[in-house]
Amino acid sequence: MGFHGGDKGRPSKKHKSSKDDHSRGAMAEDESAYFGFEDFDDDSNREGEVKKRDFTKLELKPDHANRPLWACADGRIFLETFSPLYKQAYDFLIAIAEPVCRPESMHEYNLTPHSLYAAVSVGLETETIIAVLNKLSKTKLPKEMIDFIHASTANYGKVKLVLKKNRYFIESPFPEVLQKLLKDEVIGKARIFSETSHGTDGFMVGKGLTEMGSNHDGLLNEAELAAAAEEKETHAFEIDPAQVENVKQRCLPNALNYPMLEEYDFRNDTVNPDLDMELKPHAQPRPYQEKSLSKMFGNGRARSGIIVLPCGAGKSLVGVSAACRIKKSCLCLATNAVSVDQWAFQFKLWSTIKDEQICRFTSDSKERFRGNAGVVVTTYNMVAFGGKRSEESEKIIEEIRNREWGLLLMDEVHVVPAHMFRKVISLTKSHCKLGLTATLVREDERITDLNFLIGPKLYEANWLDLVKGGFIANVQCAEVWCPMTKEFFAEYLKKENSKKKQALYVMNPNKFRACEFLIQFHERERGDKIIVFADNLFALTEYATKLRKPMIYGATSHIERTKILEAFKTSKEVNTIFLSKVGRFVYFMFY
DNA sequence: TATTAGGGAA
DNA sequence: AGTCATCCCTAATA
Repeated sequence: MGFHGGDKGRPSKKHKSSKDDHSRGAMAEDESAYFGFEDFDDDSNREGEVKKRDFTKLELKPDHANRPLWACADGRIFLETFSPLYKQAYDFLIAIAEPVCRPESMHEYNLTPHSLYAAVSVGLETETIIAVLNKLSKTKLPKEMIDFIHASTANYGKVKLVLKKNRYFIESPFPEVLQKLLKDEVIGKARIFSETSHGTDGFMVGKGLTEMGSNHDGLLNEAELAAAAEEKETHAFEIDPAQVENVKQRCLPNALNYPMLEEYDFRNDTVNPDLDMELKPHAQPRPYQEKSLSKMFGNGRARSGIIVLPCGAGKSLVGVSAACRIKKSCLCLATNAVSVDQWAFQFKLWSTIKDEQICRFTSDSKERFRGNAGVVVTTYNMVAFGGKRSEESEKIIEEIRNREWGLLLMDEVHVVPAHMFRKVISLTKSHCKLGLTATLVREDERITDLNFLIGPKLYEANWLDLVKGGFIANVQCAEVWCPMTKEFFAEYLKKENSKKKQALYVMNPNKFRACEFLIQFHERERGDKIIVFADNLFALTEYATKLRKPMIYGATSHIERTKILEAFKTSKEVNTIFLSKVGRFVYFMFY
């Protein structure tokens, strides 16, 4: 019965050589530790690392006390959270670097190729990144860091994939880059020659939109504004919609290295019908929700990407707000039926959408929507399902596949298998994809897949800041180690018991007594409500029955669940419940 | 019409 | 490899 909480950041394992696709993701992140020196052999690598951890050469600026950052040659950045510049510095760092660890006084961040890609994709330019870093840093920026930023961002943000009037265009301010891309066989073949306006090099020429979000103050936003100040001429060519996935692939860092930004120019989309839907007046986004949205809509178009907010911070308001700004049909995907109900409820709660314009589509709730635009809430499973379908589903799924969705809203993006995304994304046509999640730490460590399948991380809130701001509850985490009893430990050590090990340690009598004590203490001394989680069913059943407490696990029926939860919420008699993994899906009951 | 059980899938 | 939880479907009840 463990509890993993807090903001631990990513595991920092270092795989040296792995061939399969999975660990490429892990590699990409680990690269940051080597700071782009991955080709060195082990020895020189270690040397390099030692050299970069030698900070004696860092030059302190005379007014260093007023600046909040330490920027190290190995790509690590430390932020003093007690600085008066903390807020601005945080906003900036979260845009350009990966948070590694964020305890109270000092944060650690890492510059990675990917974090810089994300930075560029929300509108920051290379020189701005360097200038602002330099402004905030106590020391002169190490040359290695400047070089790394240049190298990582050189190609990023130069090419965009834009869907206009249902046609896909590859767009860039640099015609020579487009020429380069077209030399690639896949991209060259994917090109569609259109009869309309040609420039000298056969590209279509237009003006790029550079409208910025409004409510801005502080450092980052100065930077953002500077970055977007000039309006650029853009060049473009059209590609075959069926080849979009392949073209995107060719542009990734492991191939041509011109990763494409995906943006939806929804205001100029006259082909897809508008959906009449506004936020209700009582829907007041909090500052961090507003901030996530400004990252998404910062240049007047809708960017695809991922927004990270802790549980209970109000992800759904962000999702509904995004849908309300785009005002086109929206396909909302959740992991299970309960969540589908929740989302439908949230849409009705926060927006002015009419009942007949929103429908749920699950195994036992198949609502059909009338009219030409609407919101459909369904499960990943439903869309990706490969087996035999009921007649009713067949029809609805056909509609979903044929429609052009303005927004693909993907909930709990971190728990859905990567291949599931591939399936969903290739089966549905959407102009913009927004992924919502509470954490980017995935069990399969395939987070980089998400980055390229959905888009870069647009915003990540700091859990502790939200606690301080009173937006989410404070949490204390304590670990209680329970020594095994002699008898159990003796059995535990026996070779022939290797398969019973888990059973032995979860049933350790000392642990049971500790659990019993904690429950009693919190019930009697403090009058708390208590949830006990266990991921071992045998232990869960055993503990719950022995302590005479209700429990909920997979086999507990829907009715039974609500009954128990209702009692837990309202009755003075029921103060403790035992939950298996299902607990993850019932937390919403407590709001 | 609502609920439940059981099978297959991922 | 094994555990746990979910989804969808169908069929059988009440």
